[in-house]
This record gives sequence, structure tokens and C-alpha cells, in this order.
Amino acid sequence: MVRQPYLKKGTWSHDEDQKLIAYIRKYGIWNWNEMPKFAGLQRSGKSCRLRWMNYLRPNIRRGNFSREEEETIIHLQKTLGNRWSAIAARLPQRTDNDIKNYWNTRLKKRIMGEKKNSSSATTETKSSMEENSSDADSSMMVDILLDYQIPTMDDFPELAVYATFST
DNA sequence: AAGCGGTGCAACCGCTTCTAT
DNA sequence: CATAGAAGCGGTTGCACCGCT
Repeated sequence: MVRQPYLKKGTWSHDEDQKLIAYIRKYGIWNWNEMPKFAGLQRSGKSCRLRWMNYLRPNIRRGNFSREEEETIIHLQKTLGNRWSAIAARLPQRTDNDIKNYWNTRLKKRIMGEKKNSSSATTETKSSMEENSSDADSSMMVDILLDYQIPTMDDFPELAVYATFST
């Protein structure tokens, strides 16, 4: 039995963030399992990867989701299901974890509430709602989203320093 | 001011998929 | 083709924070 070295868990400190950023800037991403050792971090590769992908990576937008983003998430969740990474691929600068959290904590509740309301609503209200979100509209929306060109590093020249090791 | 409950988010866990040999 | 290791993914949990009483 090989004793596992002590691996820290829980919230990342500023110092750990800096170490990971500095290491990736210098050497890029080559092997998540080996990297933490060399970066001087007592973290699992998984933990480093998650931290980088969801928080430290450049081009990440955090906080308030716009109305458009909300609608996009709702539409895509409807058509793709809980495939958060696929949904995230259509929402530039948002991470799958962020989208998942946003869905679970806010949108799901809202959708549930709307469903309850619509099931008790008059048929008139229902039909007007259906006009607004017909299947045709939904599939058109999805087509548009699927055609969306995900920005590349070329779109962010000021971040060229990261270009050698993105994704 | 203190206690409490609800909320949101960061991070972990376990499983699946991908890739290299 | 089989296998092992790495990477990716989605569900879930734990905790910090905030507002209310």
C-alpha cells in the first residue's frame, strides 16, 4: 500500500490560486495529476483542474446572468437536458458549474413556479403563452444557438499569454 | 445583539468517456 | 482489441453569508 500524500481539501486560498496561475502561465497544462506537485500545491489534480476551469481560467464571466443568457439556458435545458457542458459551450464565458448552479438554485424553481401557474391558468392565458414559446420557435432558437461560433483566443488578443495552453 | 433559517456558490465524489499504449 | 490512466461530467454536499425575527 502506497501512502497517499496529504491532500488539502476545501476552499482555495489566494496563495494557492496564485501558485496555480503562475505555474500554468509558465508551463501550461500538461498533466493535471502531476502538476500540483510541481506547482507546490497539496491538492489533487482533480481539484486543480476544477479550480482552473471554473474560476481561474481567463475569459470567465462571473455573477449576474443576463436575460438572454437565462432564456438560452432554459431553452437548451429543455432540448438537451442536464448536459451542462454542452449548454456551457453555447454560452461564452460561462462555466458548466456556474450554469448548473444557476439552474439548480434559481431557474428550476422559477420554471416549477411557472408550470404550476400555467397548469392553473385559463385556457386563454395558456394559448397566449404557447404563442410565445411554440415548438417552432424553440427549435429555431436552438438552431441559432447551435450555429453560434464559440470565440477563440484570437478574439481576446490581450489574453494571448494563455493561448498556448487553452483547453 | 443573538439566534435561526434560507440561499447561493465553491468544491468534492463517483461515474463515464476518451486516449494512449 | 484490451487495458490503464487521464480527463470530463453531473449530482450532491458543506459552508459562508444575509436577512428576518
